[in-house]
Amino acid sequence: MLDSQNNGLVTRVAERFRAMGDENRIRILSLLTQGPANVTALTRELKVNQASVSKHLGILRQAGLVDYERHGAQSIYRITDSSVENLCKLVCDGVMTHAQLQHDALHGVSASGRSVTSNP
Amino acid sequence: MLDSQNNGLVTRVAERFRAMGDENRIRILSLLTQGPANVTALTRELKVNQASVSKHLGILRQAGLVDYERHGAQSIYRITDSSVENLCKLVCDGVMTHAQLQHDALHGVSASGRSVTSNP
DNA sequence: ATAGAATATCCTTTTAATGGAATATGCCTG
DNA sequence: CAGGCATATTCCATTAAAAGGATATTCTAT
Repeated sequence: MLDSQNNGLVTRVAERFRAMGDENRIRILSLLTQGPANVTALTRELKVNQASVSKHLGILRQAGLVDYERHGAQSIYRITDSSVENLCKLVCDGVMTHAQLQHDALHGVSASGRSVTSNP
Repeated sequence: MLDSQNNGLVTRVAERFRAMGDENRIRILSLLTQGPANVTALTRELKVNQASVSKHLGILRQAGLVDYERHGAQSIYRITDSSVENLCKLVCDGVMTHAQLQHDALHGVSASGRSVTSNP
């Protein structure tokens, strides 16, 4: 899929993942799944100031994850397309099953064929 | 989905995305989609040394993206589950359509209802 | 027991990301 | 046009991440 040729694509993919690899940006994306919002509204929900939110939005925008539209003095941001939401969902699911597996492992639930993962 | 309560989950999700937000790790995951491999085999394919590969594998492992199994002196790594591959695919698709949209925008293809994205 | 291969870890340097404060820009209203 | 609000940008300090080299550890084979 990502052969050694394909360098630009790898860069873009990594950039996109990196953009989603920050708690505040995950929260922003999560808020935007409920509908478009402007910067002050987003700032109100997060524990960082307006400048940070604006910067995070810039990163998300450059990664192609969000879009914005100017309405007078405001910038209304929204998620670009539904694949981003799928992405969030997929990772959430993965994280939860991973957490479940770790929990099981710690409490000795028989792992039926799973291999060693840690604590050697 | 990710309400303000849900703090641990946000952390884990961000960690997982961050783990995928590095070119070398994307390449490692891509190689592993072709089947399990040991550290030296992976090192041979990448442009970084063995220590780095080992460290990257550690990060992927901690994020629950890969698994390993000891075979004598070797560690055979593999992708934990198929959702990770889906994730890769989803992002690749997203990146490509994003690239296509940018290309279209630059060349004036009518965007039929799309809003402003950059170059204000 | 020794030599050598495979892997993980420690240490150091360099580079990138983050957050806050202050500042600039653009837009609306009076 | 002046004042005020919403947003973006710059600067700075702090912190986190990455890479390479050297070294330790674990296994295999002689």
